Amino acid sequence: MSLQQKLTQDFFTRPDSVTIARDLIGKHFFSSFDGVLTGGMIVETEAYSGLNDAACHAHLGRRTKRTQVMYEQGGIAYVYLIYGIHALFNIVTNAEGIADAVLIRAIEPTEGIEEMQLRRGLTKVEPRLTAGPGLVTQALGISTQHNGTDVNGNEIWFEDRGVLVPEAQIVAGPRVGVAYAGADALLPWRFSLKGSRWVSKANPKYTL
DNA sequence: TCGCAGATAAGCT
DNA sequence: GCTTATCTGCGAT
Repeated sequence: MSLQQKLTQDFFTRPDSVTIARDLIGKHFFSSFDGVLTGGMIVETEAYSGLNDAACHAHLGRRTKRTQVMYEQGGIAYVYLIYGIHALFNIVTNAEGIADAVLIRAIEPTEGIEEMQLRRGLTKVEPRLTAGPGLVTQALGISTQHNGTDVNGNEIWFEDRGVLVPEAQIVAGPRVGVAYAGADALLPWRFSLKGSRWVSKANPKYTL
């Protein structure tokens, strides 16, 4: 039982989104809609911070309808659309009023693989199933309508299944697609599980 | 199977 | 228009 510990809000209200992003590697991420459970182990994340991070949508207290939910207390889903096509899932962190978040970029599928294949339109189990932030949301059936969802609820949640990831197994590097952020784009705030085939293969053109 | 490169993608503001 | 990506095919392994 203690092997399937659901992560509670205090995990996400901690002040350092970079630490949380690293801690999430090896944790599990699930969704359940209409009784269909889908998800897997997190192998890639990125940290964003509202205060000192030009790559963040809510940099320097920018407050728009889109970024509003980032200012909520940790433990809330921030889902937004990128390139008009892909929904990306972030988990809001830190205290209310501080716009920090962690982006879930890739997972290793463990539950509901057939359903995820169906949603992705794939017949084989391959990295294209969940290796990429827009792919994870599609496989788990998450869309922008889930923006603001509480991850302590029973639709979207995280679990600690007792997987211990040694520090040496975690790779830190620059984030993807944030070249516009200048020097902040170089911050090693992207974390991934070393050697996992489920880590996204981002186009180097966007990794800077 | 994996990595690269170029082409392509569409809803929100 | 803009955008914190994905798809597809190709060649190397």
